Amino acid sequence: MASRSDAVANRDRIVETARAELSRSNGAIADLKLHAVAKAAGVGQGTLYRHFPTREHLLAEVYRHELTQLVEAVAPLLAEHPPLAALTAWLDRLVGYARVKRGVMAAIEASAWQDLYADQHHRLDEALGTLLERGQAAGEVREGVDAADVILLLGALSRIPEAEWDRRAITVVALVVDGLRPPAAG
Amino acid sequence: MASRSDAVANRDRIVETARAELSRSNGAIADLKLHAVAKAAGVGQGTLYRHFPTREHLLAEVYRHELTQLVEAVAPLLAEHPPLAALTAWLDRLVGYARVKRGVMAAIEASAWQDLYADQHHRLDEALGTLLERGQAAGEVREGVDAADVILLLGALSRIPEAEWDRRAITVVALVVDGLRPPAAG
DNA sequence: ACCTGAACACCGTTCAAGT
DNA sequence: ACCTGAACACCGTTCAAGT
Repeated sequence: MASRSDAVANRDRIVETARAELSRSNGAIADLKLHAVAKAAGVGQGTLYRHFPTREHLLAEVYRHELTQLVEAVAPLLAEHPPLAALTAWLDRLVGYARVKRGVMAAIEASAWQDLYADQHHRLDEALGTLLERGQAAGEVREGVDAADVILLLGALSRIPEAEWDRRAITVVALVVDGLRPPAAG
Repeated sequence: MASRSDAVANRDRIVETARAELSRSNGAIADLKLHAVAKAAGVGQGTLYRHFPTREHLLAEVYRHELTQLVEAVAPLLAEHPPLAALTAWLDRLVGYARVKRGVMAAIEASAWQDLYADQHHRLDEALGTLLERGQAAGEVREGVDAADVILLLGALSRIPEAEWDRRAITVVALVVDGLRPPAAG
């Protein structure tokens, strides 16, 4: 038992250290050195690697709370708004998160095309998928678009330079939302 | 003179080797090893580095022709079509290129936010910018969008998994084009 | 079972020595 | 001037040895 609680503590310490390291560098994903995380967390590299086989696994864990909150925000928004309005509200929330923690976008992107972190990502995919399906059923969203398409486009957010974030994030979201509307029948 | 022509030959050989290497790995940017390129090109690493200070510089050179063709395609399209139709045609062309050489998208993305390769990229930025401005003047494109916004969104193309390219590239382009239309005044 | 940390592999980058 | 290629730095990954 002692060893198991050690393992849990190590894991937590690693995640916490990574979070701290990321916020020091303002969430620049590529700047997270696994060597440095292991050292700062006071564990061997092997331990870090055992808990998180890839940097993405670690990132997914670091941003797990944020992602969960985003996923859980979908249902209430859908209950209160028409689908596309709910999507807009949800994206505003995402942009708000991402302004403070740019890494959230990287976590979303990273998890988007990997089956690894299936739990987290499938839930995001499902939540976004539900939004889109409701929108399609209501005729507010064009056919033939799925959550993966939207995640691909939202990846644009993670490549906006810091200094231009406020200006461009709004534009990107507006373009995506309006792009999702059914094309005019003309 | 002899040494200068050697330098030119070396440079060409490097670019040619990189192009070959990239097409072997189907344009997977990250798989391009500079060490390997130098070796295969028969030059020292220092020579490669002297000609191309970063991997992006090398990529920009490898895809220079393609980018030039894309840039030069804009004016004729604008002469023949209304702005948004011209943009659509241009994007179709881009997608056609990218299907064969996925690296073109990477080159566009890479050059998008760096001043380094100013010549190539500024021209792309300008060409796209002209398209958008014409569209805005004609009331076909919403205000407040610039070429950088569009390039950011088109980055989605470079992250489409090979197997899904045909399906998703069309969707992405359609979403971007329709997103660019002026929002309904309601 | 879990951990440590030296060691390996890889790759971008530099630079002293050559021509 | 330009080139070579050994060497360095960095970092992800592995693994023998420890507890």
